[in-house]
Amino acid sequence: VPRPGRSIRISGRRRPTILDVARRAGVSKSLVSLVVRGDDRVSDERRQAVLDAISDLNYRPNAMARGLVQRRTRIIGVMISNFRNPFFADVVAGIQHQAAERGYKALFSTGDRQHEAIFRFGGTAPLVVLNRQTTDVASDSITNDNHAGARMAVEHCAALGHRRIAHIRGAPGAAARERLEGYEETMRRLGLERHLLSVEGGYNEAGGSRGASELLEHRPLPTAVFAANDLCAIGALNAFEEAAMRIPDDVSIVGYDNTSLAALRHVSLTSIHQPGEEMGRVAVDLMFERIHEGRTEPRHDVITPSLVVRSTTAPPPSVDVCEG
Amino acid sequence: VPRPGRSIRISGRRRPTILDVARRAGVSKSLVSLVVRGDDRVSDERRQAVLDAISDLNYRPNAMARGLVQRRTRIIGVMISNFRNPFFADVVAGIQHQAAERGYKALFSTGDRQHEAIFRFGGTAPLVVLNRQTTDVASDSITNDNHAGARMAVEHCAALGHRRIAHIRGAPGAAARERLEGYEETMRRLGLERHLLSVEGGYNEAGGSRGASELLEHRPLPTAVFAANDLCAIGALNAFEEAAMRIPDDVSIVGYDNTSLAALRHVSLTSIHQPGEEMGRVAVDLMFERIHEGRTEPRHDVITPSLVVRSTTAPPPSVDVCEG
DNA sequence: ATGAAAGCGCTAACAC
DNA sequence: GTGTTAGCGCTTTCAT
Repeated sequence: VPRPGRSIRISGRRRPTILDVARRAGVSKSLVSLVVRGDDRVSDERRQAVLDAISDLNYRPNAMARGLVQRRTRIIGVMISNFRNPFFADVVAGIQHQAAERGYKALFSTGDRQHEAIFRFGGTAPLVVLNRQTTDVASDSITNDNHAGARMAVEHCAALGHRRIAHIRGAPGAAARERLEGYEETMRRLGLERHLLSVEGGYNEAGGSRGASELLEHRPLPTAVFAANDLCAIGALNAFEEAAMRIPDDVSIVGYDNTSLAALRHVSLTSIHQPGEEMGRVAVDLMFERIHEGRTEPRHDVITPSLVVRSTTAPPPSVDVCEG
Repeated sequence: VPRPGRSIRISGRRRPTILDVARRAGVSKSLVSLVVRGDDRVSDERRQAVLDAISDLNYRPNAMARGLVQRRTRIIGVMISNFRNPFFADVVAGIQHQAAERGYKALFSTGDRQHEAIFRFGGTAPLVVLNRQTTDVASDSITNDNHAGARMAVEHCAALGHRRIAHIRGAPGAAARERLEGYEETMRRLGLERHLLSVEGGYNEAGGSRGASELLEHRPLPTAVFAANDLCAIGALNAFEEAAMRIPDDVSIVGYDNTSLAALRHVSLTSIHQPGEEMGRVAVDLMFERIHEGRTEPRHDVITPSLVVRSTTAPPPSVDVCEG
């Protein structure tokens, strides 16, 4: 860790303080403070003098000093586990928008092993956890209903006439478990328990590819595949195409998350939409309930996903429709 | 804007300060400060007492108070124009990694109309601008060499035997202009000036689609297309496929940025790699030169991109090779 | 090895 | 309307 000089001066002189402004305008610090904060009980004359001094000196209030005395920064800190996941781009947009709406700023951070630290953080400031299992009583959470999403995927395929609907599982974790459970429950409820077939996969392209390869060795072949997420679905799609199977003529594929990937016309993947923006907005709302409305009991909101039908799902090959 | 209570208390009591710790440990504030900062001139006995008090009270130093007195936060602020662009995910990773390496944290922010504010910011703290034209003498910049990237794209196609190499332009701006210039210069240098053909497009899928549609009306058809970026290339790819043209048999396509999209096997797009991670790392390095090494004269680094060949480029249809 | 005290830049309570 | 003053929580001389 480098040891810098005591203060960082770019232009050679220190940043002007409220006192510099006050002196130049010939008024007191308090008056400058009032003007800066837009208080109207200042004479026009003095206000103008202060404004001039501010622009002359290029004065900008020190956010740390202000935060220190106000004990409030109007900043929401956000820890993003993976900026590469386009789902989080939506969440970021939702948080950013809703925070701005309420006069707050959002600051985003990322880091590998800092996640446990976050949980210990609960109790110090309002904490909302998104799409992670939380039992921490000091935090709120907002998750998507993976059971419901899986159900929608399976029901969509079944409604098209599919019976041999397989599932490529996500990497071990709560989400993968719930999606698997949703898949299995729905298959049973629809009387398709003898067609239950799930294989290992993962939340990435390679995992989907591997899962599809495994499915390709199964006889009879499934006619529809519910993949762990969009990337997994795209990996599966590729593997099927390399095996000379046509999508959706020979096999239908459903993804999960409905990321921007799925919406690409070249991909045009039917997917379960997880409303990232909405989840981000709700997360901010949950914070505000604690900050401004005095809520103290935890809330664990569950958002219902929705089905977006595109071009990777269609009725099964005709021989399969009648088969039973 | 809501008006909260004066301080935010989650657990009902205020956050412990260094004074609370000092009292509980029976020492002075200074000693607590020394322990917290890992200074070794503290007796083991007292150190342990302080450590115990800290963990009993769950004390965490107030970053604002510390920043105020030290005039230094060890935080790098990063403004990202668009989190949806996967290129920036790479930049974020690079910045995050290099900052952490040097004992700093990176905080990311996004916002629509805040960009001008950023430029006025120069002079207050070290400012590095990434992939934007800057003449601001108070800031450093790091850009990728768009001329070189375009040259690589065209040369790659030409080496495969293409002559009718067209270009779909990006949205108006410095990058689009430079890529266009690079395209035109290289075509001329290769003696292909009579095959110069560029059409309007944009940095998104729809723009690429539109550009490709326009190219499809041109006779003779181009056999290779250099697109403004990956998304644009994918839009073009889709439009060509819908016009029953095969990629790369009938037409080759080169993208720009080499985002994760291009690497999807289902897409497998030949692209110009812009090293986002490296650019992020270098950006941090540039800041540190100003912070810790006293550099004051501006630096404007240019990174050379590279060609990544995948499956969307191949020699032109045989009839075209001989044509001249 | 430890403590007292000044002060970072700002806001807000209070006095006038 | 305006100025004075007392901190916010911390680091950092400077004594001891």
